Amino acid sequence: MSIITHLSNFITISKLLESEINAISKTHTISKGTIVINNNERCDTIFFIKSGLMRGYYLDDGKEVTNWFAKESEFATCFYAFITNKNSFEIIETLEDSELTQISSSSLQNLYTRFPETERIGRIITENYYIKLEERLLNLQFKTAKERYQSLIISKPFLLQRASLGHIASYIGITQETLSRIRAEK
Amino acid sequence: MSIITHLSNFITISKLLESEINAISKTHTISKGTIVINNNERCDTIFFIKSGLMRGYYLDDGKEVTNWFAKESEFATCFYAFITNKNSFEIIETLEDSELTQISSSSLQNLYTRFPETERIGRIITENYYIKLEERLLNLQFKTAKERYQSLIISKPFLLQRASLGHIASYIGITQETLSRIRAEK
DNA sequence: GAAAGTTTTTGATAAATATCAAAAAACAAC
DNA sequence: GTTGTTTTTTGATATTTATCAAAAACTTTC
Repeated sequence: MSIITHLSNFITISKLLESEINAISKTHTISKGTIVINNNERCDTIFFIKSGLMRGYYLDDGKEVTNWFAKESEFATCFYAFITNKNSFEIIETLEDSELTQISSSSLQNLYTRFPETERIGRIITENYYIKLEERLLNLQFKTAKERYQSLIISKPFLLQRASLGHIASYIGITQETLSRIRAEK
Repeated sequence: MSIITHLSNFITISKLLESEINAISKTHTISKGTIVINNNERCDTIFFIKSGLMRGYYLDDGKEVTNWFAKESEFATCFYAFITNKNSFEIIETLEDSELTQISSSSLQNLYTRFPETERIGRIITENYYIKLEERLLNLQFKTAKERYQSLIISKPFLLQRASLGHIASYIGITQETLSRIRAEK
């Protein structure tokens, strides 16, 4: 799905706004396993995933901890860095061949100012991401390894086919050995 | 701090907007221990805390799990319910005598439409809350009980004086016995 | 300031999960 | 299709944290 089609879910996109968005965005095809943002690097780009799958992870004592997955029709960036203008604490990579539409932070700020109706899109999208993050946090706070996994199956079933066991395990805050044993039960 | 002063941090508030915000908000003094939103109740109000301390918690197997604390100059509501128009999964209470400025969801939606510049405030505030939530999640994902507590001391030191051990323990996802033992070390 | 209620601490034990190591399986590249 | 690489599984053990129970320390109320 194109970014214009996606944004049309939130407000009516005028022809003028559409051409402006097309002018400030670029779409690239990126092959699986490419790191698009590295740790401690400036992260002033937001990616709209036209097709494909990505993840953000960080290193904790040398071990990769997956912080998020994003699939087609979702946005991906180090939100922390993008919003605060600090360096990325995450490494962002494609897990499948992907088509990514990218917009720079400065272009987006310009867009907000020149097309104030886009502020609403920004607000609503941020609200939706907030809700999802909160749901995820509730699943970490006092749940057992098994409950976390069952909850993931419901909220992100596509990951079972598309992400590796190790990536999934660290996403739900458990080791891959534990997840393997959970899967082996019955 | 009044809500007008607080919002001035994000955009310039015109006299007209100021009087509009004052017209749609009401400020009440609420005594400590009052439940302002109950579990499974409609939550179409957002509270700006002029002074005081609040928390949101839910019941898991009969046990209270604190989901958030909010102090003076912060907003409090069941964001999930407020944004999605569903019922609150949280119980929201004052932990100290508090002055609360409240605005209804419908008034806020009106404000967004009639004063489009307020969309920006909504977006930026939501972004900031998102960042804080993400930081919190990172502290739950793979940290030990002790690390979580040390991290809390840095991010919310005021809680040590103002919230009980049990409330703090469930907020960081551990039992109060474990937190008591952590405090006793050294 | 005594009684009742609440919160915090302490102890003993159980349960869940991590860690380390190695084998097995799956996948990729030539 | 054989070789090398990565991912997943399995086993043995250690560690962390929860659970249950009771005592101690604080608070609140009359």
